[in-house]
Amino acid sequence: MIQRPKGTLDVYGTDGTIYNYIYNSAQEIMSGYNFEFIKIPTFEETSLFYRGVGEGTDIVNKETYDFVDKGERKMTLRPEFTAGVIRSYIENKMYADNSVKKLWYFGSAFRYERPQSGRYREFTQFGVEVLGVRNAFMDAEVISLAYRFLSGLGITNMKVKLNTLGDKESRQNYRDVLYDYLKKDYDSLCDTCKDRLERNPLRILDCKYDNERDYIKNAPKTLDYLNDESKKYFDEVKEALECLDIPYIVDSSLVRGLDYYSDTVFEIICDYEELGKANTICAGGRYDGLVELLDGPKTPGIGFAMGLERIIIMLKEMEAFVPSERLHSFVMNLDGSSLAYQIVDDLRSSGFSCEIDYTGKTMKGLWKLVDKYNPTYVIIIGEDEVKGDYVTVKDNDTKEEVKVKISELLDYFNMNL
RNA sequence: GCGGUAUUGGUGAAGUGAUUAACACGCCAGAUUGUGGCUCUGGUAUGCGUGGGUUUGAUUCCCACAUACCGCCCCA
Repeated sequence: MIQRPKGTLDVYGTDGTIYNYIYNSAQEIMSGYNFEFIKIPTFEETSLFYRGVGEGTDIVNKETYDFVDKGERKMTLRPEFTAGVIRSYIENKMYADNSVKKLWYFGSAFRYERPQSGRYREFTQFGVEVLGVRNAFMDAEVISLAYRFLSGLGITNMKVKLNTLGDKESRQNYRDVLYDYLKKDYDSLCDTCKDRLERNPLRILDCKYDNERDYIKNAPKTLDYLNDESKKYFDEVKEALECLDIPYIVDSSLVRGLDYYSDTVFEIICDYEELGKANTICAGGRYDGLVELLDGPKTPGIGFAMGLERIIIMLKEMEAFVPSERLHSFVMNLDGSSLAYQIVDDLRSSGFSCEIDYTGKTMKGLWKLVDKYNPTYVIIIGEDEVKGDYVTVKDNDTKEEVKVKISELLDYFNMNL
């Protein structure tokens, strides 16, 4: 038997309902915030991700799905969306009118990882990118958008972690200081951190072993090495968040794994047992150098991405209420006449959701289907009805039955909306 | 990529080196008639992830592979 590829998911049943609910909610909130939808290719030239995401990151070093196409082009299944969206922004000259571009996306991303719950090789991301503005209120708005969206879905136990990496100058400055500081204590670092020192010293602050040691706890903090501009900006972002009433905690160990971030970075985590260590459901930040890095004009940007699968796991565990439309009617076809199918077709064409049995169930089986679908109405069509040119409409809540002429059925339902 | 645990029907699962693989839910049929959700009765895995091996005999023991899950790494 052929199984699905490792780390992929069949989403159906309750999961499918929740998936759709999240997607619909995303569409709704994005139009409220006046974002434009963008759909980009599932795969791009490999070099885009090397340059965009960063040569030193694990994502491009060992987690990409690469292939060479028949034209011998090196391609990569997108491991995230930001690089592709920025490529599209530049390629389509969306910067031309000097306006602020607010884009949102939704779709699969791919990473060649060892799967676990909440961690898949193909997973779904919903995210936004805002290009062309560097303003603390925009940073706050992007964070609040993510926060409001998640709480709108019914998620409650969230924490917003916030940090700043500073601008390019502050960042480089800090990195050098930190490197020197850690280098002095190189021998007592854990093995992984020894590797990390050269590649990405910031991550050492995040290490759960070394993290516990005073030497690391006392390491220089990003905040102490910000230049005045970056410091001021961070203060403004915090102020703006307070203004929008978004609770947050500053976490100086928060560093993101992608190279392009600068200044504001944030994560929304959710403590839920089922998520285990994969409890980051949303992450993002500012990337003022990225457009330039990808050969576009100097343009500031900020965005976030969230993982649908993790949200689904949570909503399912929380047994959160996922609204769904109630089935309008179930047509009970007792004599097998084609009339029943015509009526179903008429109802559907008029916008009434409708179901009928095709498997020749017995009376009891049909009523069991009614229980399962729980429609508002049951429409009974039997011998007597066909002869008399009427149907019996049973209100499934009050159990009252009325006879309705077939020609008047649609009017009957329209009047009872 | 490294280390560990697991894999029995549609689902949750019990179980044993050897006659019919427990139980529960679900599903199907019947009691039940053109009116269901309750109850009762019966049916429902020629099969225990896949491929090998040990054995008189393997779902059970051994090996390999696959997948899921947990930890590391990393991340949404």
